[in-house]
Amino acid sequence: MSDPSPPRKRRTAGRITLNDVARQVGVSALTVSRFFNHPERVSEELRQRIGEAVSALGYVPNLVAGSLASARSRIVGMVIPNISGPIFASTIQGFSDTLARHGYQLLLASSYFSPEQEESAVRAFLGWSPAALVVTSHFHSEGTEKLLAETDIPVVEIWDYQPERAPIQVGFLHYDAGVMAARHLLERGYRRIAFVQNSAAGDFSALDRRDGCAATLRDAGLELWSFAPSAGSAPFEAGREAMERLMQETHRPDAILFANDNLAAGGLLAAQHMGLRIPGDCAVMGFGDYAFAEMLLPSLSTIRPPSLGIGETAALRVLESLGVIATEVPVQRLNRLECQLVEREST
Amino acid sequence: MSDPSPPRKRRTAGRITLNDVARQVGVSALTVSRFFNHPERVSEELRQRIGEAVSALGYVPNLVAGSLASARSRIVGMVIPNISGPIFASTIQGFSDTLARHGYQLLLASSYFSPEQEESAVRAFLGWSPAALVVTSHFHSEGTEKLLAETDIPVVEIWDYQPERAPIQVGFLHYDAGVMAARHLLERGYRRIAFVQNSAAGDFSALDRRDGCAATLRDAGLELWSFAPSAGSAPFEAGREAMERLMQETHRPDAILFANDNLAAGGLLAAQHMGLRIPGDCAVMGFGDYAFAEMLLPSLSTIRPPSLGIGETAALRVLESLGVIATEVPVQRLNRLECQLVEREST
DNA sequence: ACCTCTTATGTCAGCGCTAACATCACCAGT
DNA sequence: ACTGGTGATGTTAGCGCTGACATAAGAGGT
Repeated sequence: MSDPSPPRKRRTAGRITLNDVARQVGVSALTVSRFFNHPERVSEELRQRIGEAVSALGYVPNLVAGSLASARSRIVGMVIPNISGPIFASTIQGFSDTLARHGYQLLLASSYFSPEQEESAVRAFLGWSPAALVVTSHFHSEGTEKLLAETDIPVVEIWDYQPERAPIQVGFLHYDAGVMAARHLLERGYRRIAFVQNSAAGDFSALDRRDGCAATLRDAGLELWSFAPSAGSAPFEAGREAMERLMQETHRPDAILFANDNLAAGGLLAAQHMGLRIPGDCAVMGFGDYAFAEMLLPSLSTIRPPSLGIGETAALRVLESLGVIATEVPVQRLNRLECQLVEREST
Repeated sequence: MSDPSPPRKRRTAGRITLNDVARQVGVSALTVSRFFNHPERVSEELRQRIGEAVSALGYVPNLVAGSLASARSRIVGMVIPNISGPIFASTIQGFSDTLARHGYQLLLASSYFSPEQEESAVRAFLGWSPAALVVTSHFHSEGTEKLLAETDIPVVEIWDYQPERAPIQVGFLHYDAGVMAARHLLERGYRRIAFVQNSAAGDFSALDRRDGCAATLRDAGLELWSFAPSAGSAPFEAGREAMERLMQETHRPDAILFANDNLAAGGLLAAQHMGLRIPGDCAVMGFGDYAFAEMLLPSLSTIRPPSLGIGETAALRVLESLGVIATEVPVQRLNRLECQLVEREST
């Protein structure tokens, strides 16, 4: 024992550490740590000298070590059904940018609507002890629910607005979007209004929109004409088929509300082929305000969901929960955003 | 000193740790650690019992601690100009999904083409000692170059293919896209071909496409007619203007290659207003294969850049560099992907 | 001069995990 | 029995940083 075995091999990869900077300046490591995390607690003079040493040495703080020591990190995890696609991209963008502005990083994963993939992403994210977690409101697996319930970091659910659920909610009501569309069509004088949705796979949110639309018409003493084109054809084809079929009816509609812009685009094309004037012979409206909506001929009236706003609002609520930005306490738990009516030529 | 000061307050937040699991099973912490990282080195029986204890206790490994100890992490950072938008979204998607399949997480930031924002993102990412870093090929700040040069983790540059640059490259040549478009138009018999680009801000890659197109025409004894609509109007408007102006010329072109699909869409609409038949009176071609390209009337022939492929390939090269997946050594440094010709009605 | 209060900086111990090394049990070969 | 090899498991010492606490140095009041 008086013979100390040869010192273990250092594993460090020669990386520059806080201590290197501290030694260079002639202060303790903690002072340098404070330079980064609480600069106001370091005297002006030291701040100056430390700043110089940091850039001279090219020191990059090891956030992993910092997070371990402080049990906090500046990472926020987000699980979203998919990254590309017209729907969620700008939510991610808004979220990421708002976070970045406050020095937080985004850890991102896509679930493709699979509860299992979502759970594994949530589990992995939790391992990073993130500052907060954002999931897309949707059916969660039991495991996910449990993980989210047990953690004590802020959890935000986005996109669907479900006031009965526990965590912070940021979303909108598809029902409202239906109401908004119906009001617009009524205002323009249309009376025989049809709703077209793809009969294929369960787009439940489309049903909410239809209900909102139907209720509004009912209040005006009208009935919504609901139509679902035959098979699981692509949305574009389905829209075309719907337009053709509806226009052959004896009492054909004077306006069609499509469940989304893809369907509406198909409808528009079919109308062109048939030589119909839009909106003269029949008005057309969509939902989503996809990028192409304004490029169609005629340009498509539609409802724009608050995609970007959801991302930004979610980020704000997260930052407020963390105390990074001020808020009139407490953090607003329910955040119901509004869709936006985009009036173009097709109505 | 015989009087040990009262033990410091534990900071631990009652979270379940490796040790808790180990104690429960009656083994050492290291064995549990191996259970997660090298399961093959743990006996069948212990594996069983540890697995049970883990799920009974609801243990979630602390990846932060693991990363600090091993100086490795399963995070990969990606900095990209923007997240939404038609261009990069599917690159991110392909990258993220491929990584996720191997247990790696994506840390994402957008730079909006700003070298400063890029540098700050790279710096922050490096603090997480990520397994690898992906940046979008573009002008980097000096600081970024330095950071990337000094790190010893794999660095991948995507989108532009620049063989002269140091790190792993995954991208395509815009010049090739121009060649591809020109060949297609020649094949279809068009001879008076114009190239339309937005005179506004420097889209340098469009110039490369134009050059590729021009060179191909020259080889066929033809000259490319280059046209830039007046002012910094929106791409859509610019396309419209270009179409109107070009069609008033005496020897008007029989085909127009637009610098991107947005311009082309504007051109298509203008043609409709003018009562021109596309492609009969004039063929139209774009670049990008944005989502709306197939919804236009006529549907738009265009060139599809390998967005998804870039993301996936980048992820594969990263995983190979890390030794996660096998490769015929060494990792392929230059990866030149191909664009795809999408022939539709407009040509 | 003395005490208190505030501000700037330092000491020490650990955050939860894993690399390196050590140990132990067991088997085969001589 | 003795040696050496193999595979499973344990011991130790950090990884680089920050929290709690301690201390020093000055400011201000009496």
